[in-house]
Amino acid sequence: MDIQQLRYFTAIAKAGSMSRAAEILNISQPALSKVTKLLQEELGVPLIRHVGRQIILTEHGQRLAERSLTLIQDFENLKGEIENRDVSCCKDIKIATFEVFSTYALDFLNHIDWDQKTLTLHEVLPGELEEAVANKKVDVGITYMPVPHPDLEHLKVTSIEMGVFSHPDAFPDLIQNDFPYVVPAMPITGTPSRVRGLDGWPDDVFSRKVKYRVTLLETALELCRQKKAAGFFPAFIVDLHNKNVDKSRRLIRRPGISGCRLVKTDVYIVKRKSDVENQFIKQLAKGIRAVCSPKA
Amino acid sequence: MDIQQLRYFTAIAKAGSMSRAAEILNISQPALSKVTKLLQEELGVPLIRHVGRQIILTEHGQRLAERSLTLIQDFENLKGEIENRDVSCCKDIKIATFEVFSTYALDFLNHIDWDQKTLTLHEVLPGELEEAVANKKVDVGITYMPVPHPDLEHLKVTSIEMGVFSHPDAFPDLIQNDFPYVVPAMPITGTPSRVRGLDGWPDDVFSRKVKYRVTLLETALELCRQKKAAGFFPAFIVDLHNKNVDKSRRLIRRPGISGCRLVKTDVYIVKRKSDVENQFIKQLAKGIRAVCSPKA
DNA sequence: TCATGTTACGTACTACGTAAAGATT
DNA sequence: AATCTTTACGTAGTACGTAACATGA
Repeated sequence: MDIQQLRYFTAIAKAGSMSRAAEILNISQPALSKVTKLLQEELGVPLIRHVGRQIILTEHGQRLAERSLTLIQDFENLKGEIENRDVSCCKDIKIATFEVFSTYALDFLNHIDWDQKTLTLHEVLPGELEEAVANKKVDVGITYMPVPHPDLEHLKVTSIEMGVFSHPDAFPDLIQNDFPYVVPAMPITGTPSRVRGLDGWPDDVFSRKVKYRVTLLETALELCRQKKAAGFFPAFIVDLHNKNVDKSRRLIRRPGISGCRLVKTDVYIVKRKSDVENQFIKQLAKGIRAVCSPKA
Repeated sequence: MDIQQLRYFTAIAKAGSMSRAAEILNISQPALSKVTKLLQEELGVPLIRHVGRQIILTEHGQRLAERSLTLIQDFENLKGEIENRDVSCCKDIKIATFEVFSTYALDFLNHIDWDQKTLTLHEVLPGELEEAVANKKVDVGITYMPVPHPDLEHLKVTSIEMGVFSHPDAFPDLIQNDFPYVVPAMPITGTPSRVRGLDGWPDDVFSRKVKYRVTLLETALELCRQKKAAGFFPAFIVDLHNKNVDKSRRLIRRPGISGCRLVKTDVYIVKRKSDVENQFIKQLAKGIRAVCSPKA
């Protein structure tokens, strides 16, 4: 038995249903069910009873829920009392990200304890990101295109799957490398039509035709929705995007050629070497993992 | 932060030293050190300070230790209040084991919460063990020589390493299969000198000479100590044995031949199918793993 | 050099996920 | 059929182990 189990159980007691509680707790229903079962086994006492498809608390369950409530309160109070509340922690947290980790992916913020903190978010480009962290303009960065820097370290957080996406009806006759691509508009280092992509496309291995260069991810997606272009995006971004738009505007992955079907890229948190890896960074990492992995 | 971490930290506060606290808590010092570091990171506050090779609590540390104490008390009280205290749980726990899991290996009892319980331990032979569990003469059995039974299930707990052991000076000229073996005295199914061993020796593969048959493990060990015999024992038993006896009487593993050098055998908890796998069984399993694995 | 604490790294357990199968209205 | 829960099983994160290293008496 630990505090977590008590938290879960009181959530069930409050919600009056496992599925609702699981929803509130942001975990899956089976997980919650299992934890509850374990708790009952450990205590050796039934806590909930099933009546039809309702659940009701037994006498023991009611007593546990009641008493847990105050215990959890005490626990949180103690934590709050000791926890560092000085400037360095109550400050305004400043994060620099790729636009990719903004907009659709903002859910990672929900995994962070914002109590006493405020947020500033800067959407920037790869090079700028490292610079901003090094210059202390921001506290941390999130990127999948790391640029090495002597004062910084890149903590690998997870890896994401990249893919070529377009509207299903677009370019039925073309192969992947001949799609008219939309890419991030910026540091162009190649020819006008063959660029080293800022989106992580392996240009050193496969060349592609670039037709559009845009600043905003949303613009790129819109071009794809209009069947004007294809893009090289993280798969989880397109998944999130597809959940937001009308069925007719959803994008699909285009099967690649030349073994380029599935590309995995690492995602990093960028921090100054002089900063310790604190609780906030851990929460941030957890949040990023949760958003990037196709689980929920 | 969870209750466990608070328990660990108060232990440090009470003991005044990490190593002593680790000893009391039955965990390794590095583990405790790490947990403490994590706790400080999470809270963002130093809790202990190193002064020479002493540690002293900071102001925060003192407050946390004090407050934790009552919180832990409350937690335990709540647990105790809900926990099942009726006959079925306050009863006398009856366990049947091989002698192997008795005597030297009794440490597994320390992993069980004996609060409100008493223990009866029966040292029995393989067949008897299953019978005793099935007849409800005992609650569970521990064995590495399972005998299938329709009403019972064998839960695999861990695996142990078996080996041939003798006094280092004994039988320098003989190879393993020609040692005069001491084996458990009982259900003999082979010839007088070639038996199907009750100790798990793979007689179907390798024959051996049996010179002594004894009832008690301790007697077998004594014969080995006197250089009169060799035995096929679980390695962890011999390790524990060697810690208890004088240097001159310690046994060593004899290198085997014919690929029989390292034999692993599974250890099982035997329970009735009709019984649920409760907290007690989990603790028991944990204890057995702790004793059998050469870790501490 | 011993006592004490930390870092590095391996392993095994556990938490939680998805998928699929009961149960109840 | 739709809703709610449990079972089965896979994976990733964490807890704790040992070994090796650092440091003060």
